[in-house]
Amino acid sequence: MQSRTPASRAGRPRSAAADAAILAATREALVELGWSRLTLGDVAMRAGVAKTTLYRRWAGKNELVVDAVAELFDELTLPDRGSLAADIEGVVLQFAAILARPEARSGLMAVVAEATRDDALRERIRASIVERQKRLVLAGRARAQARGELPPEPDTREAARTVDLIFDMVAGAVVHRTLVSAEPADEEWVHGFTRVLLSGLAAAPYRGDREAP
Amino acid sequence: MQSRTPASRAGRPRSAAADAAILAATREALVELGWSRLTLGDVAMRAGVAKTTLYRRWAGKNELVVDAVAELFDELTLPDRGSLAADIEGVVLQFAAILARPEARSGLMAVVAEATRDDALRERIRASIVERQKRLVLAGRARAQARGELPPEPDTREAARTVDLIFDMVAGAVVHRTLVSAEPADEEWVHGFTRVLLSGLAAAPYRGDREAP
Amino acid sequence: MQSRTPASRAGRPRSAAADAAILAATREALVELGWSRLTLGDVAMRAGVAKTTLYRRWAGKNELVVDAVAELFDELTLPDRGSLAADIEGVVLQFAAILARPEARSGLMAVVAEATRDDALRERIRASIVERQKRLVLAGRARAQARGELPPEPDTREAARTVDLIFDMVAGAVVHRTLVSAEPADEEWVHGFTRVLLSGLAAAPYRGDREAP
Amino acid sequence: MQSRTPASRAGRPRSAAADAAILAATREALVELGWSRLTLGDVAMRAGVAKTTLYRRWAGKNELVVDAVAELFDELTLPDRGSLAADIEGVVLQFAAILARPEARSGLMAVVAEATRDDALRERIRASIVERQKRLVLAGRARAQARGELPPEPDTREAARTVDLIFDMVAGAVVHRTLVSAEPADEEWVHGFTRVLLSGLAAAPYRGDREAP
DNA sequence: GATTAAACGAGACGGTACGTCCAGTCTTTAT
DNA sequence: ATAAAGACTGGACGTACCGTCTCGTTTAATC
Repeated sequence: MQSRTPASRAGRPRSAAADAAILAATREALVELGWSRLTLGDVAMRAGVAKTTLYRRWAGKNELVVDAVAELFDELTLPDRGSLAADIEGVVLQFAAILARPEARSGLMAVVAEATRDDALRERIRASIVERQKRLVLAGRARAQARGELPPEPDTREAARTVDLIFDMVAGAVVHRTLVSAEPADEEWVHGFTRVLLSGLAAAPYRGDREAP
Repeated sequence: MQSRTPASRAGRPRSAAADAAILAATREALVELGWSRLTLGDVAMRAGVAKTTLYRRWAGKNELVVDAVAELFDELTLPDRGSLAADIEGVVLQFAAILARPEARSGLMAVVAEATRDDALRERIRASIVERQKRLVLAGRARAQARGELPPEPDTREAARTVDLIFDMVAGAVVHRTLVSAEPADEEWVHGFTRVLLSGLAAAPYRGDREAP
Repeated sequence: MQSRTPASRAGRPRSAAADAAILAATREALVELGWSRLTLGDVAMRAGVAKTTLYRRWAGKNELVVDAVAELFDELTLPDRGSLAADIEGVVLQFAAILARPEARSGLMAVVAEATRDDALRERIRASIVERQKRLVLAGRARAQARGELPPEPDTREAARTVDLIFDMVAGAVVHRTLVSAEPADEEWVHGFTRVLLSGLAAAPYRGDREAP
Repeated sequence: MQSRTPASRAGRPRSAAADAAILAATREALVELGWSRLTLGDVAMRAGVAKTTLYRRWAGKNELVVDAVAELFDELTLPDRGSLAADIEGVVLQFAAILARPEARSGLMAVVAEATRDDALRERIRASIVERQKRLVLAGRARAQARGELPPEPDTREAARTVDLIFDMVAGAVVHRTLVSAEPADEEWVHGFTRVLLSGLAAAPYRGDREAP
């Protein structure tokens, strides 16, 4: 019943090791060359694989790099530092640390740029990076609720929008700080930023355009 | 005294019209083709200029696109809508409108991506886009002070950091919302975001790591 | 036994048809455009082949044209006209006819000019044109010996030098007549030239600097 | 008075020194770079002259190089070595010496190659090189007649054809020997060649197609 | 154990753009 | 009017990758 994976078709099966080797080679090439000088021929060579093998599994450079970068963000965890504010600071610092790595900097922005003209790519980024990491926001809220720092989920619709806003604000600010302004997102900055964010959310919970009297 | 422009040197002077034509052609090509399919040969043809002329004035695709995109942000103005919050909402909406245009989306993210591996390019972006547009934050603060909404500049050092933080938060959130999350930065969202931002700044003015008692 | 053709190496084999198409296209382009306006891009297009394919097989314009022109001279044959003098006249007329064709005129002189600065190219010309066509002189001598017109090879060393001298005199005179003086090497001229050459060789066989008493 | 050079027209007169400097620079560039890498911009720079000046006086690379090379052959003189055969050997050796110089090798063959597709250029070569140097053949014949080695001019028409034949045979053989066969035209070779040539002319004076009985 | 069919490595292929170079022209100021 | 300087259009250069293709060669599941 489990539908896909058609039992295993005849012929030689795809090498499982190749996928991992290719993604690792991609990140290595991103570190050394950056997005624009990275070539699929070079990645194939680093991975000890023929170019054909690579094209059999990914449609092109964009898709490959999304997958290679997405894996990086799976390292993120929500540390338990005792309070909502401290937990968030912890995650933001981890996020900043990943963005400080060249394979993430170079790759992430490049695929986002490509995605401005490619809906399928944008959806892939959203699914495998953005939506996937919203788990951290949800986990943070759940833990804060367990601690009694937040009330237990008032309105699902507003709550979802708040998660989105938090994610855009956190990811956006850190990315802009590190990549555009090119200043370090160090502890001092993260602390200040987190205070403003949480204070703002506490004082003015997101409510769309329905104005309070 | 001013002595610059060395009297007019020998030889045929550079065509002033060519620069404008090239930048306009670059934006046109960004709209139609996006960053990655944009070629300098194509831009030259659109501008009615030889490829050589283009290379004589810009070092490459990156530098050209930075200049072409930077001009877009000069359109931004600080509207007078009566209050700090309303003024900011107005600017953010304008900013979102620019980011909705394909020549900005495609070009801006791509050069930011390239800048992760090219210090000179990053500096060029900072100088001609980021620092240049901080004028809007400064103007907003000045007008709010004139209205009495804000006190008259407490501490220059902290004030500068606050400007940076505001810029990173505003630009970052809008960019992330529109380009990564791929949701519209419409009036509702801008209103909610601005409330959170201003409430946060009011409740917890940025002070770096020196903790309040 | 002789084991050459290394078993057939891995990868897609080179298209055999491409070589012939490229050489034919080169001659066609020589006819229409001449050496200096011939471009490799144009040749590739005429041959229905990518420029890359062309560069993969020839180092550049010079090498390509040498090969394209060399094939022309393989058309030469030694006709049997009954006597040494008549046989030679026949070959010289054929040679003049080839030099009257634009693909030969344009190409041959140009590569000779280039070869003045390129030893490898000169060697290539020598091997694939000059030495290759000395077969005609050798065949002519052999036939004349069979007829009893010439004695059977007196001294190998002098004989080789005589072949060289004959080749330089024949090829040089015809080329100079047709290309530099720009007069036709017609039957009358060829007849007169051949008489002088053969009379001279008969009267004063080449002996280097060892003077007869 | 003497018609051309209109007394001196208005404006700055052309620099007479420039022409000589340009031709010398052309030969210098031919030595260093050869024909194909020689550029007019480079020649202009070497001559300390603007590119415009160069184009004002020559139509292009071909015409310039013909003039630059033609001057080289004016160095040839007919030495008085006591006999026709010795005189001719002397001239041929001088000719071979000039062809051994890179500026002549490279330039001469290249313009001949170009001339195969350019009638005006061919005429220029004929006038300023070929016809101009036939003076040597004429002078040689005159001196031989004065010495009594040759009878005093039997038939003007045949005589002219003989001069042409001699020129084609001498120039052709030396050029082919040095540039195509790439062997030195040294004293030994020149001696052997001259003997064959003169013996042939003596035994079978050129008579076109009217056969002897 | 033999068959079979897909995956694999190698590398040639048609294309496209690159960034450079040069030809030849044009536009400026200086002589 | 000619000269020097240098920007201009136009076009070929030779290189580098792209993504596809065609080979001969594994390699596992199946028969």
